[in-house]
Amino acid sequence: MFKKVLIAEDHESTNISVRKTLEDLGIANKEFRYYCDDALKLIEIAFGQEDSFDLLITDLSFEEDKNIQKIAGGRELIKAARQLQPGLKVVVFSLENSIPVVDDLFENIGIDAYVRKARYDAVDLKRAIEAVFQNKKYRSADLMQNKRIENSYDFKAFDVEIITLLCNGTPQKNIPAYLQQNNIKPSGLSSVEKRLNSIKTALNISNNEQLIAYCKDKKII
Amino acid sequence: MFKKVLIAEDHESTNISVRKTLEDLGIANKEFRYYCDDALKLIEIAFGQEDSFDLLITDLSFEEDKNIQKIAGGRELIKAARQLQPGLKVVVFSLENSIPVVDDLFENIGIDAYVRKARYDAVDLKRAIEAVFQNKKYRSADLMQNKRIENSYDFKAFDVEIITLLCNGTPQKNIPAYLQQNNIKPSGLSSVEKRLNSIKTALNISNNEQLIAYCKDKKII
DNA sequence: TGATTGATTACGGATTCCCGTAAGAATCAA
DNA sequence: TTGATTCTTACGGGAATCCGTAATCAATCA
Repeated sequence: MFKKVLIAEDHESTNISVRKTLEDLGIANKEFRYYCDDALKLIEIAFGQEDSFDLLITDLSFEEDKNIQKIAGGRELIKAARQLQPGLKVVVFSLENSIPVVDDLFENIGIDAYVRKARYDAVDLKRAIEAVFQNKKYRSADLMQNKRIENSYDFKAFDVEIITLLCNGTPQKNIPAYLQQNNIKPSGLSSVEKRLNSIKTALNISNNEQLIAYCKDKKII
Repeated sequence: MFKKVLIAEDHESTNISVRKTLEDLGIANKEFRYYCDDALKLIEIAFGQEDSFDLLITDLSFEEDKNIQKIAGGRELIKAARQLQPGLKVVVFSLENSIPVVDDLFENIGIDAYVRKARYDAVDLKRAIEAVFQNKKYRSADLMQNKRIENSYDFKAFDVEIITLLCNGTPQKNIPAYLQQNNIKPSGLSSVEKRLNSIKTALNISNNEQLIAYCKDKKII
């Protein structure tokens, strides 16, 4: 089993139970940090002393507080850690349940496992750690399949941009001016209208208000 | 200290660390359930055997899965439990960080403590339990701030009604018809327009999209 | 080069929304 | 009942939107 594990997790209660899970797996040598910067520092120190960690278990989102952090979240933490120590195994343990976000972590960051905080997350985490120790990849069962249920729509950056503008109170007719100022590719009012229309058609949504509600519910904005 | 405590929390990892917190407080007689229905059933059984719980620690949101539940969330669970056993002490332990939501729990449900899942939530929870045991109310420090600081608006049932209709895709001009069908007091289109306008003016909001975003963020709908 | 295709934009009419004004109910007091 | 106040509704002009059509632009390829 892993010899030395670091937990990066801001919630104390979650932190505690992850430690307990590690104990159940017989891992005695473990550290935990509540902030990303602290976690990275520890990784660097251990690496410098040639006593490096061989597993990092980290959350994705860390709440901001008075302690201003250079590293804002788990994704950046993993990137920084891997830059120093490319062989470091990484298990992400987070509430995030968006498939694209998880896909990104596997494809672009090369994480070894993703465990979603959910009903049976402790046993799930245990399984993940065991799988990673055997050089396997792991992801929680309910994030395996493409959740392409029914009418779905793949929101592009442009879509998010214009919807965000609407949410900030920008009138639709003023959006082109903003887009031009920021050198965003299609900037015509017609393009904005067309895009909004195709989104609404794809999702069977009838007005802008319903669209905003949908995006808020799905955490798209 | 409390003699018998029930934990209603769907996340296994959180559940584990709440149990550990109770152990630290010297509470040996504790039960835990992952579903609201199971939790209520246990409360009923214990009450029937005259061995009732004297503290309930519960989450607010429970994820839906194959196990269809009659009781969907913590708020309903507390209401049902209190109906049976009015003296039951209740500590809510949740991610929710919206002040109005927490205010509602204290004012309309009469919970005894609210602990937000955050960085130092384990010690926070411990403090809350100790406070409640001394018949005090408790809420996490970062949720203390006075309710009506900024420009705020007191949403009435009517406001929520029409905003909800918009979110369901109802065109504004069709809202009067719906209101008449349901015998809701002002039903004229002008009244709807005026009301939306006064809300937006009060909150310094410029269009319906921004209003929906605001209401979603504040959990008004 | 010239042609084709697709994306972007411009335009215009129909609809809806916004908002001020005034007319119409309802409530209450004198 | 009368008058006053408030709430509700009706109306209308101007603005914004929706949406289809057509023109323009960009890129690729024969």
